[in-house]
Formats: sequence, structure tokens, C-alpha cells
Amino acid sequence: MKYNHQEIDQKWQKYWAENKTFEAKNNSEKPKFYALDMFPYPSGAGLHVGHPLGYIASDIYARYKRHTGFNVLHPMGYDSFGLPAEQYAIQTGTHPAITTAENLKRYREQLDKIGFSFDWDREVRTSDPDYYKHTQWIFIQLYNAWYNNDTDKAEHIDTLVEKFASEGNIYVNASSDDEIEEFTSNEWHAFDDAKQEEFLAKYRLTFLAETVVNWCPKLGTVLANDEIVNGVSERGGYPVERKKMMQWNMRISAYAERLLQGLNDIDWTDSLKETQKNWIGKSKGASVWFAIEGHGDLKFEIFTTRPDTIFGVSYMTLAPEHELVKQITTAECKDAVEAYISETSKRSERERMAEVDKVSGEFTGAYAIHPFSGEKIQIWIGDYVLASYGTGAVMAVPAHDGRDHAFAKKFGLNILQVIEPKQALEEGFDIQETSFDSKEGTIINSDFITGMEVKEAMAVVSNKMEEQGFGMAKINYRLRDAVFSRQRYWGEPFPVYYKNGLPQMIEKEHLPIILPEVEKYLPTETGEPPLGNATVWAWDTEANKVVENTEINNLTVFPLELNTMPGWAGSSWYFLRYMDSENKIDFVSKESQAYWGQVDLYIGGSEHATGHLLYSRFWNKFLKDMGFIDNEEPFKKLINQGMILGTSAFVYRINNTNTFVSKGLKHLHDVTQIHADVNMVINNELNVDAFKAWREEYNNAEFILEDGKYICGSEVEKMSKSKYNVVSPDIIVEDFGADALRLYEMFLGPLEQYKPWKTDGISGVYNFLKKLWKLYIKEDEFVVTDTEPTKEALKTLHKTIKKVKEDIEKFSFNTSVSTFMIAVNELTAQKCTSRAILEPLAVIVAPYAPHIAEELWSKLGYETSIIEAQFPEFNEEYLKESSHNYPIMFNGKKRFMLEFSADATKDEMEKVVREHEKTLAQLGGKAPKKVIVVPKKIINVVG
RNA sequence: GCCUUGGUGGCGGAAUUGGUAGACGCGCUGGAUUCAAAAUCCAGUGAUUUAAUUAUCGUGCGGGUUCGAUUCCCGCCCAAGGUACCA
Repeated sequence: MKYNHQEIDQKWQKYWAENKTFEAKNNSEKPKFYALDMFPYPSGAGLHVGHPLGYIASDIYARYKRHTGFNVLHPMGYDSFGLPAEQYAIQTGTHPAITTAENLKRYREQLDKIGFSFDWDREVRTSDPDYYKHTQWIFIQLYNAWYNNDTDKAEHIDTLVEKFASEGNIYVNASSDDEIEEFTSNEWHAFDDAKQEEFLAKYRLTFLAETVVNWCPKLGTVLANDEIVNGVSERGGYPVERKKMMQWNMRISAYAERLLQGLNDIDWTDSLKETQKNWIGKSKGASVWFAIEGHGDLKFEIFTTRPDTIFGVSYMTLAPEHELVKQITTAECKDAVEAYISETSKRSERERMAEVDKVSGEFTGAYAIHPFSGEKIQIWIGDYVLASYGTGAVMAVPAHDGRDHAFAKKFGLNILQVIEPKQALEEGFDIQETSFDSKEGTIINSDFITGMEVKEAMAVVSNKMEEQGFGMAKINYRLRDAVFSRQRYWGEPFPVYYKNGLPQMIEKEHLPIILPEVEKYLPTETGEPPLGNATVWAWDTEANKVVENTEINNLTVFPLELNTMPGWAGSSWYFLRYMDSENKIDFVSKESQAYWGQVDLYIGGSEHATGHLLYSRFWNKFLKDMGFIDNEEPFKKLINQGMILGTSAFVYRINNTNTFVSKGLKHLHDVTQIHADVNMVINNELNVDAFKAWREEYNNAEFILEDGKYICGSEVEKMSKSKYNVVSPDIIVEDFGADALRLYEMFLGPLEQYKPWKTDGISGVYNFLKKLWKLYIKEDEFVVTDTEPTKEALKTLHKTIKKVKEDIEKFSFNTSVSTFMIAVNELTAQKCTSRAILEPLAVIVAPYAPHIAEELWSKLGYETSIIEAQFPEFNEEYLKESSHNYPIMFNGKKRFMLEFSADATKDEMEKVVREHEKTLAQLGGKAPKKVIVVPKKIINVVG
């Protein structure tokens, strides 16, 4: 009987499904363990070899936890809303729900073939109305909440309304929009509903506001930065501009400090915490208001981290999008400023941040007044200042800030030194040539702070500004409120209708509001989102249901929101749903979430570091504030699996044409690099016909070939459907079995590391499985006996137990695979047949290669799953060595080996080494200066 | 640009706290078996040098600390991920 992976895989996958072997119970005498994977987006390309990497790791850990006595929750589901299905719908007219259902089916089949210990009864899908009704409900909770800085938590909006009614907003300490007009309780009562709502919106945790987006007029849609290449749309190559739009936003900034502090309480890698910390970007500094000459009371606010340099200000820079620019620009400067703004609107924010050497700007003709000195300061606009960061305005101190310096130099603006460096600078240092950005120094040329140290000056300036009413110390966060509207079809509809232009929430009992059918998935001709095409998309407030648009009367029937929610909406809370996925009423019951608590182990890609992982923490904290769940942080321990990278293929389109030029000739043209599907490329050569048939826009494409071939470029990058470089695990499972795939993915290298995919080494792990099999079954015979194990076999077994246990606990799965190989090689050489060795061996291998382990377990005579078996205990007795072979080194270089008994003392060993003839030969008879003996490691002779 | 991670043989990688660099696997070379091949088994395999012993070099590059550095420190180079509407 040979090792037949296909038969064994099927047999045990069927057994696990039928016996619900991996069902998690919501109560148990065993301790609980919650192991979670980041759920996949089910793309049309199917599961690729990168997906299972993390799933296999968490599966090994989850199975190990079961072997050590835990009640394990290990669920899986799908992040099933998203752009690709919608894109496909636009291209083919197929409803995204159909595409998604097909993709999902394929994913499930693929996942099933790998033998995961998932509890499939708890599966969730974000695009399922039974799921997204809760996403809609959470949205409503956020709408009906504000953040009270005094209690440092979110509260129901009613408590804010009470405050307004009793004392106005003057004493309210909330996270809110900047610069809210003050009102008294009397004024509040005098406001009409619309006015009251206008004020409440400035405090709500989700609110409508104007936000800048990448607008592509030709496609009539908003684009992700991802969809823009070289300033034009990736699809079609159309121009893109920055435009303001009314959008739903989430006030994540209210949680900035808690998101930052919470990092101290979770077991995540330092690099990931660092990334989130930098993303939140806390900085201490000051807010300063500058008056504008000739504009009466008009002032604008800047944020600076260096209030100590306020006397070094030589000009101001506003973001070109700053709201005041139009108002203050003088007639003479108008044309140039407008041209510059229009130019800037074509550049993406990322370009503006990246291209630091492209210094550009324009003088507005207006002057600010220095609050202390009263001097006139030129106001410029420059694209190095971003509207979305801080207040979109900076006070420029060229002597002490690199970017301000470059700007001042280019435009011949004054550079005034106000800090004297503490340490003498290199000779020839000239503040006119290079800025001095360090905070180590003494203030000069600065009125009342001259002579102070930087730190002291910062505080003094802040205090003085506060006294005089034009500034104060302030903490600023880089973290911006998150835009929550998408002009897309395939996402959660908002549970929102508009009455007199004001948003109204729909009651919980009428949820879900189901995504309507549309004829076309594109934006409407008037530029509205795809839901603008829906004909049944109005809310009847009497019947409490969605009705035909023709019934809209704005008295009882109102238009519904046309935007949908972003991809991260559904993924921000799915980990809670798994705890209680059958709950028909609430998103999770109090009891279920109390039992499962935090996710004990979360495995997923580091590319989610600042998106999903921050948004989930935000929603989790909010839900806790509102009393729905108990834990402040959702994910106790988190491991980033490194991505498996793909090899992408590129074609080169000559700009503004539909002609593609082969790689070797691309330097002769201005070209745009575009991804081609790797499945259309063999040995870098493009299958031109397949490419033409790939997309409608390429049907008539023309090609400039070299040597009769179209040669593609290639790059190693993320494996992703959008890069068309996806490789599927199916063939590997078919040819080598699920256990080989599992072992191989682990064997590739450390879990956390990025690695390009290659199939070359798979035969190694397959050979290992065959050798493992042969320890138990030779020819057709089951050869395991009850003979006493040898000392060597016990040593092999126990060092394997020790190493594998340590490896699993530190998520070093690649080294376990090597350890198994060594163990099997040794036991084979020892001709071991003892049950006392081979039975525990099957259990240690089981988390990694569960199918073969189950089969061997049943051959060993067991009738229940191997998952019931206890993980074997390590016994140190078997590993004791009577001697150790020491390398004898001279000045760090190994020269020969010497064996010493385990109980030899340091002095004894030193003596032997000193007197050894080879030592004398090495040193030419001279006595060693020193001998260093490190027990169980090395002996080093210093000559 | 900025933030994060990584760079070790032909390839994937190992090396627990600063202690024998290259475990394990792939590939390659030679051999056994076979009519032949597949499969399997055995031996070898960082580079230079040598018949061999040996010696020298060697963990992206340049410095430093140390008896001893893949590991710690300083300065660079290269690649990947993220950079706020891909998920």
C-alpha cells in the first residue's frame, strides 16, 4: 500500500465535515482560544498560493491548541463586497452578486481541499443582507453618538442635546469640527430643526462633509490612488483632477489618543505598532492665528511644531486648495495663482509628497501680520503644503526647516536665523545655503525669548500667545477623519434617506436596507453614483419600506442615499460576528462576546496595518463605549504573515494610442506600463491574441514586435488580482496533496517574511511524507510493533517534541518542517518500528500534515480523530549527553575539535587545551595570552 | 520623499542570549539498481588553492566595538509593502 495522497485527503476531509470535528461550542469546560485569519476578498482569479500561507499557520496553531486541551474557535468567511466584482459587472453586465457567489463557491472548494480546521457553520459574508443589516446598524450607532472628551468616551447624541438645551455648546468638551460657532441654551431652543441638525452634525461620529477626491470626468467616477497611473486613469488613460464632494465621514480622529495608547496593551510586533503610531502621528506644537492685512478681522490658523521659531517667519504658505486663497489673492496675482491651482489639482497628493525636489509656488499678493512684531509677511501658496494635513497652512521658517528653506531659496525670500546651534557646526556652514532643523540650540534675534533654550522658548511663546489671544499650545494628530462614502454599486447601502436635504436614519427594525437592482453599474449621466440608476430607491416613512422613486413626495416618501459604504465597513467588526453568527436580532449577544472575548491570535498581512487594523480598533472601541461589548482592543496577539509575491508581466502602451511596444523597443517611445495577465505570458513572451481578447479596449490594439515576438517586462510584486499575477494552489494539491502544500508553504521560510513564489522545492516535502509513511507501512504491511524503543529513538523523538513545541509557540513553522525531516531520516536509519515512538510522532506531525496523520492514527488502531490526542510531553532525561565536542579556536578561527566529558570543569578543559600538542603547534610554542571557555559552546585561545 | 520590512551558496532558507556560518530541502555531479527510463538508495556539493592534507577569502557595501560579529553601533546601496477610494 503506497502513500496515496488523493485518497487520504478526500477520506479525512469528508470525515471532518460529517463529524463536525472542528465545531466550536459557545460554552465549554475547556479554556477558550480564538484563532482568526483575515478573511479574503473572493476574487475572480480564485484563491492564490499567497492566501493559504496565513491560514495554514493559524490552522497549525489552532490544531496544536486543540491537542493541548482548548476549546478553539477557528472560523472563516468572506469580505465579499468590493471593486473587482463591480468592475466585472461594468464590463459584462453580470450582477456582482452572481459573480461573487461563483467566486465564493470556488474559494470554498479550494479551501476545503487544503484541510483547514474551520468551523464552517459560523461562516460570514459581508455582502449578505443578514450580515450587512448589522453593519448598517453600527453606522446608525455612530451617527447617533458624539465623543465626550471629559469622560473620554463616546456617548449617545441625546446627552449632547441635553447639554445644548441646558447650557449651549460653550462648555462642551468634544471631539468635533474645528471652529464651531458658540451658542447659548436660549439660542439652541430658538434654532429650527435644520439649524439644530447643522450643529449636531459637527459633533456626530459619522457626518456629512466636503472632502477632496480624485475625480475622473471622462469616467464620471471617483478613482482610488491605486487606479491612477502617471496622473491619468489606469483604465482608458483619462485625466484626473482633485475635486470636493459631499461625503460621509467617520470621526476616527476622536479616538486618536486611545488608538495610540491602546498599542501598549496588545501583543503586536513593534514594527506594526510603530507603523500605526506614525500613522496616528501625534505632534506637540502650537496653533497660531494670523491676521491678514486689509481684510479686517479675517484670520487664518496655522499649526506649527516649532513655536520657538516664530520670529524667524519670513513668509506663509497656504495649500493651493485653502479656502482663503480666492478671497485674499490680489488682482495682479490672480491669473498666476489660478493657473497654479489648476496645475496642482492635476497632481496627486502622493506625487506632491514624493517629489520634494520639485519646488513650486505662487505669491498671492496678500500679507499676513506677524502677531508679535506686527511686520508684514508675504502669503504664498505652494503644493508642498497639503490641505488635508493640519490646517492646510504653515508659517515658513526657512532657516530651520528644510522644505521652507528650499522654497525660500527658489523664490528669493528672506532667510533669518533665530537659533544658534549648541555644537559648533562644520566649517563653512551657511544658513543661507542649508537649514538647521535640530532642536538643540539657543534662541537669537527673537525679542522676549532671545537667549532661551528651544524647549523653554516653545512653552513661553505658547503661553504668551494664549495670554494675548492669538494662539495656544496644541496637540495635533496626522490621523485624518476617514471618508466613508463610495460612489460605487457593490457595497453596503446606507440606511439613510433625505428629508429637506437633511439625512435621516432608518429604524433598526426596518433593516436591512437591501441593495437595489440597477440597469447599469456606471455612474448616471448627471454624475450621480450608480445607485442613481435605481428606479426603486425611495423610503416610504409610513409603510417603512423601499418604494418606487416616482412616489417621492418629500412629505412621506423621500429619496435614499446614493452612495455606498467602503470596503472596510464590513471588515471592521466581522471578528465579533463569528462569535455568534446565528444571532438573528443583534450583531453579537452579550454572552457570546463575553465568552470568546478578544481574538487570541490574529494572522494577516502587514498591508492592512493602517487600514483595516486601525478601523477595526476604532469600531471596537466605539462599540465598547456604547456598552455593546467588553473589550477595548479586538486583537490580543497579531502576527503578520509575509506576503507571497508574484511575478507580474508588463506591456507598454505608447501614450495616447492603442499601440503596444515590445520591451526592447520601449525606450524609443513615451509609454505607459500596464499589467498583463501572467497566464497570457510564457517565458516573457506575450500571447498577443489572448491579450487582444482579454478586454474590449484591446480588441483593436496594435503591436510593435521585436524578432517577431512581443516581449513583456517583469517585476516581483504583490500577488493580486489587480496585478494579474495570481498563481493557484489547485495543481499542487492535485499532484502532491494537501499535506505537501501545507508543509511546503511553511517550509518556504519564516512566516513573517516576504518571499516570491516558486514550486521547485515541493518534491522535498513530498518525499518526506513518503518516508514518514514508510516508517509505519512497508510494501503492504503495517510494521509498527510493541518493541521497547531504543535510546537513540527516544532521543530523536524527544528532541523533536521539544523543538516543534518551541517552534509552534514562537510561530517558527519552517524550522519545524526541517525538524520533522531530520526525525524521519534518523528513525529510518535506526530502523525504528516502536509504537512508543511512532504513535507520539504522528501526533506531533498532525497539526502540520493532518491527513496523513489521521490515516496513520487509524492504522494504529484508533477510531476517533487524532485531534483528540494529547500533544506528547517532552522529557529532558532522554537528551542528556555524557560529553561535548568542542571546537578549539585561535583568535576566533576553528582549528581542531576536542571531546570533553560533560562534567569537566572550565579549568580542567583550559589546562588540557593549553598543553595540547596542536595548541603548541598553532602558537609556535608561545604560551597563550588567554583561554576563553564557554561551556557547551566553544573554547577560544587568544595568541 | 516619508514610514515599515528585508538582503547569507546556483535556489528557498538554518544558526535559542555575541560563540563551530551554510542545518534541512531543491538543484547539480558521480555511483548502485534497470534492457532503458521513472521511482528508490548511496556519496559529494560556498569560492579560490591542493593529488590530498592544508591555507586564504566569505553572511549587500564601507567603517567601528569585541578574544570572537550573520547577530551590536555608525554611515551608505538595493528590493518589497504602505502612503488614507485595491483588499
